[in-house]
Amino acid sequence: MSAFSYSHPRPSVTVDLVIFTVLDTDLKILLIRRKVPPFQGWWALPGGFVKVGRDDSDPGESLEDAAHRELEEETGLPRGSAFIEQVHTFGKPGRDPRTRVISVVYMALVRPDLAPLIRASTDAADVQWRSMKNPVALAFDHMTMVEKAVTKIRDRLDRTSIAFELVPPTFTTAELRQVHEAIKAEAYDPGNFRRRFKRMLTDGVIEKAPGKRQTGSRPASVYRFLGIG
Amino acid sequence: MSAFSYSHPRPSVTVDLVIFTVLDTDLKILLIRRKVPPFQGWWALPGGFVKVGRDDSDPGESLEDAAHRELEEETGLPRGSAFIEQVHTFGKPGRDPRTRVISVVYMALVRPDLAPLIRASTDAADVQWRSMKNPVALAFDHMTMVEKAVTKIRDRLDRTSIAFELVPPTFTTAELRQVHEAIKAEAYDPGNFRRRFKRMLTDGVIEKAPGKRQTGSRPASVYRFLGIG
DNA sequence: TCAAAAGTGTTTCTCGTACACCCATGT
DNA sequence: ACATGGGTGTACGAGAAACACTTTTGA
Repeated sequence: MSAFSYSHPRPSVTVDLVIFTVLDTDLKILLIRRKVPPFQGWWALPGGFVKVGRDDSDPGESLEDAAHRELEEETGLPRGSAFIEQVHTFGKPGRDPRTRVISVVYMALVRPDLAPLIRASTDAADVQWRSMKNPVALAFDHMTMVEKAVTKIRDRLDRTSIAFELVPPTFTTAELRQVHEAIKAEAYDPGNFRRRFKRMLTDGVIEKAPGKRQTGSRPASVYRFLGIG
Repeated sequence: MSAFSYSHPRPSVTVDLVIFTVLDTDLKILLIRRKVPPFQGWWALPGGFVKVGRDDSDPGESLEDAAHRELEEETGLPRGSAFIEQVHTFGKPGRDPRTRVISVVYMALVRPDLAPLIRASTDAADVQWRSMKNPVALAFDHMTMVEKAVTKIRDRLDRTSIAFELVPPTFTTAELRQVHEAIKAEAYDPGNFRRRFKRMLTDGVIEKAPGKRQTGSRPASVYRFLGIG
């Protein structure tokens, strides 16, 4: 193993975000339009440099902190309003034409009731919720990043409770099912999905919330996520 | 998003390896003893700096290449003799007391028939296959890295074909079962495991290889991995 | 002949899937 | 009244788990 040296050339390190939400029964990703070269005018993932710090009085930020900060800066959403998880790190030479850049990709899940609050709605030309169904070309290797993130969120869907990060605080079975359908891009049998759902009820993962919700015809019961017992 | 700048302070970036093998029905990790401070004399994961490059004629290496290079340097095994996959990236300030270091962790799977060939056998004081059963304190945040890697390999076990990366080119059902048992740290019913195994046979994932193998009593049939149809 | 591991059979239970059907409400 | 989505019932099949059993070898 090589000896430690301060003289090694060092790469730039960024954090890039794949910010998901489910709107109109559709999985969407937040993209921003680049204002500067390279890839000027292209759509890209939000992201930025990790604050590294210069000395002990300025230690810099962790990767997770950088991800949270970027999310806040890009969306205006307060901290803690989104679930964040690391996806993968990309570091191939040449992926940024300017210099060697290593990018740590995080995915963030934004609840649909918060999604309309972001700046996307005020400045739609430069920030946009984009459906996965009709993809655009993305700057750098950002399309690869998106694919990795989509694979990851699909994996997590049936193994963890992330679906609850993509519904409002109270929700109906149909709303939760639509989240699953949007992420997996396939239809679920409503009856069978309800059965899986009921198991969570008896397991104490969710509980019935007061009231009903109107979705077009017969009003549906609403539920609340409690957490994994 | 902040404008691009060459003057940002940049972190050091390393690749660290969690190298797994299964020996004596036991999941083992390759550790090296540090010869220099900090953590001098402690056990640590093998790893080193990513070659970043200085200009166009010296583009540097990708993270995967760095992982392969490190594996080769630390074990002496030829390239391509191990399965490698990225696990997670660690970047909290202070995780290395000297300067800001961001470490990309890869796991590597070494077949048990190759494991004895590594330098561990020649210089056992400084390189060692260490069982997960009686853990040692590790330098830096390497224990957290190991835990992440173990979680990942367990996840992958029933979802992918990684088990075949930890058996010789031809193997018996018992050998494959022992790999599963070592990784999951639990016993499997031999009869039931055989049934799962047989399904792979009819699915064309594996095929019968000529000959039998002696493991103490009745000789067992040997099989060969073909790949996922 | 006995221990030990290879390999088979059987039974039970759970869960996913398919699909028919009833229920409550807006139009 | 009827369309629409909420919600229930049922029947089948695949596969996990538990476990008794037979077979083939070395010692």
